[in-house]
Amino acid sequence: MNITDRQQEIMDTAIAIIAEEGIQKLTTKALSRRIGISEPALYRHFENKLAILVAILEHFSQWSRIVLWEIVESDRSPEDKIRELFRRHAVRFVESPATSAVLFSEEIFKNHPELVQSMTGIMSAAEGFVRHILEEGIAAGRLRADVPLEHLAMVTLGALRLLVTRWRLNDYGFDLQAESDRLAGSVVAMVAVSP
Amino acid sequence: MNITDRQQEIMDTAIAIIAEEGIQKLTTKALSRRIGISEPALYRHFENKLAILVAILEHFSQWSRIVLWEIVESDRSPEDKIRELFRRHAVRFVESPATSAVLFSEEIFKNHPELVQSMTGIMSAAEGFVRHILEEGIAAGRLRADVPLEHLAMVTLGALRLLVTRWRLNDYGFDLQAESDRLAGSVVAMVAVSP
Amino acid sequence: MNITDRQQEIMDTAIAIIAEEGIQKLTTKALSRRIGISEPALYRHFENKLAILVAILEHFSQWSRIVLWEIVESDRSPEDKIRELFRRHAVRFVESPATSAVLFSEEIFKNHPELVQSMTGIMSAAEGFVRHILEEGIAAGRLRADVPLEHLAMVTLGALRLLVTRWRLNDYGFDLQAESDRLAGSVVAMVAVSP
Amino acid sequence: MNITDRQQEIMDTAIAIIAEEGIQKLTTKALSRRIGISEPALYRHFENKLAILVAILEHFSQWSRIVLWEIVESDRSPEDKIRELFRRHAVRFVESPATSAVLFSEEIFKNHPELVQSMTGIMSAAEGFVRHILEEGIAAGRLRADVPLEHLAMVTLGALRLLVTRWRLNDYGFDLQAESDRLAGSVVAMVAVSP
DNA sequence: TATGAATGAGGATTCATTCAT
DNA sequence: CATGAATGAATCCTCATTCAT
Repeated sequence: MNITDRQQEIMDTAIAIIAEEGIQKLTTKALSRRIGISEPALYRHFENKLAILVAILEHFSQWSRIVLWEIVESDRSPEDKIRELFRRHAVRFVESPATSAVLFSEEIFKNHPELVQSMTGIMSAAEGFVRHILEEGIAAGRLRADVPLEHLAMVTLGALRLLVTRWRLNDYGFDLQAESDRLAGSVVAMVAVSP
Repeated sequence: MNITDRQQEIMDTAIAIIAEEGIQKLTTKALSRRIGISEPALYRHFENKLAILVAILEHFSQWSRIVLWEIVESDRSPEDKIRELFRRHAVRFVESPATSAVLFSEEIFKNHPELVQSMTGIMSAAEGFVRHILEEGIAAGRLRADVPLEHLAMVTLGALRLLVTRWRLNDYGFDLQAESDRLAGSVVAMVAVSP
Repeated sequence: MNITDRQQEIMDTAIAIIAEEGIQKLTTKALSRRIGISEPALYRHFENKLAILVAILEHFSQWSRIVLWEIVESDRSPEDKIRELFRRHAVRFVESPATSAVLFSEEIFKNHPELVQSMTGIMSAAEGFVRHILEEGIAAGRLRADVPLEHLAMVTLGALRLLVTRWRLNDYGFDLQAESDRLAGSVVAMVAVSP
Repeated sequence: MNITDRQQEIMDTAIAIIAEEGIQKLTTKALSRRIGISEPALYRHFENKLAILVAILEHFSQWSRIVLWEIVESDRSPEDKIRELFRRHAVRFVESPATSAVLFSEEIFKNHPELVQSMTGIMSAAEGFVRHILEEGIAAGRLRADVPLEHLAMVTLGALRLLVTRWRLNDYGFDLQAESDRLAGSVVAMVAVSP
């Protein structure tokens, strides 16, 4: 499953289109025109338009797993791990804003089972890692135990998602990095045991 | 801006299609066929396909304002108001699952400024009401003041959104009502001052 | 299943194209252009390109059944019925040469089960009627009994088909009517008991 | 016109595809994939896709000429020669069912004059040989003279063609060999002078 | 108030073929 | 002898919308 240069270019361009104009504008014509090749040429590199999206999701999925794993495995405190979770995602989204468009727009994929599956996979992986961090924190007595673990996770991820969604609807118009750091602080405060 | 019966029927059917098959399947053909009228007939009642969506959003916007206003104005405690916020939304979404599809899929409207505006209006209205409730709670010394108001709001709304999103991706497959109540409890715990 | 004027026009034009240029040239573009309408217009009248072909086959199927029934029911001698079978088909093919292109080119439909079914239906109906005629003739002692009924039918239909096929490959370049009459005479001679 | 191994492989594979999926599925892509080479590679061995079909027809043409010549030259009785004609063809078609698909689907080639010519050549060669056999039989007083020679030929070949066509539409689902033998018997009976 | 007929623009995809390597 | 990359032309089909009736 190695990705050729052309494939990467196609994926990047697709991501760019999604970021700038939304998924609805991601047509084979727009895609090929922007790359500077013919439409049929796309089919030399991907079987389908769907396959392009799947590859993109797969790509992010890998990134996600790696990053989350690094965070989990680091010897930070649980609180720091949560802050790092926010930070790394913010960095990524700022670098490639489209990623957020793809990742947080599940609805769009509804018609395509393959995509839904990919999406769900990514989401539950993230959830799993976050739970892991939180569990650790609870065990260490640093995070609150009066609230079900799953709710801690939902609050954490929900806040992150909402922030990113607003940033996107805002046309990437504010400093996600900074806002993310601030929000992370608050989330940690709310998730931690009271001092 | 009175809505005729036919208009209501069109909106309801549109909502149904969105709920069952996703926004991408909301075509004039599908819509008219399901109602049992011809495609051009739709244009007797709405100027545009867009106008239908705007009307739907407007419709929800009104509901939203009314409900939130009732909650804010009630003489419940701030904590109860938050719980009520979750409850009323859950009730609504269970009654009309499509609403959630429309409300939480902002990405889809990206191409249509009118829709984005409608959406943003609804979102900031909700945010405003929630802030109001939280402010009140902070003033009363019942909600925590160590975290910026806006972050309290983001955590609250973010959690609610994430729950509903999962419910939707899950094909409405779990008891949103019950889960929502449980989550509300946890959110309240995290948002309130420690006992 | 009443056929509108437009539908008939589409069918006729499709038949014409098939006759003149072969089935491979029957594209939605060619069809619409020749009628003088847009491609999408076709889809107002038929769900599919396939549906057009099915309608054509169905149309012929009806004609076939009626004609064959008339022949079978008439009070001609079995020999005359066979001659009439040849004659009526020749008349029809001369009137609408395309019919023969459609009817005797089964291979073309191979990919589409619906069409194969239609075709097979027509073929076996014809076979049935012919057998009926032959049976009658055998019972009356006028047709030979030393050869299995099915073989009499195959020889009869096979000869007719081959004649028409040649006429078609010959670009309709000889007098099918006359040749058909002559061939019918010979077939009758071979199928009848020797004098 | 020597055929290389690769060319033979390409022809065989083309024949296989035609047999299994019909001529319409014979695409350069399908062909190359099935052989395990790239599409352009085909063009090293044949100038055209058309050239492949021409070669196939040519190939069969040679076989046809040889076989028919052998039959004509043998010292069988005319009746036996007809039976042998059926038998040899049946053997060949059973060995390579695609041959029948190619041979009896003239319609498909309509657009390509080269192919039509090949086809017509084959057909008239066959017709010629058959006439030769029949003539011989008539001269010997064993075959009927009350019917024009050409009609004897048409009945003979028409019956054979129809049998094979049915076998093909039937997805090669019955024992062509046996049926062919039976049919040959009947045809001989009808073509011979009455005892 | 409704519709039957039509359409321009665009959708994803397939095809046989070419060319530089 | 082979291929990876590319393509122009074409394929069937869908969409939101319009217009005369």
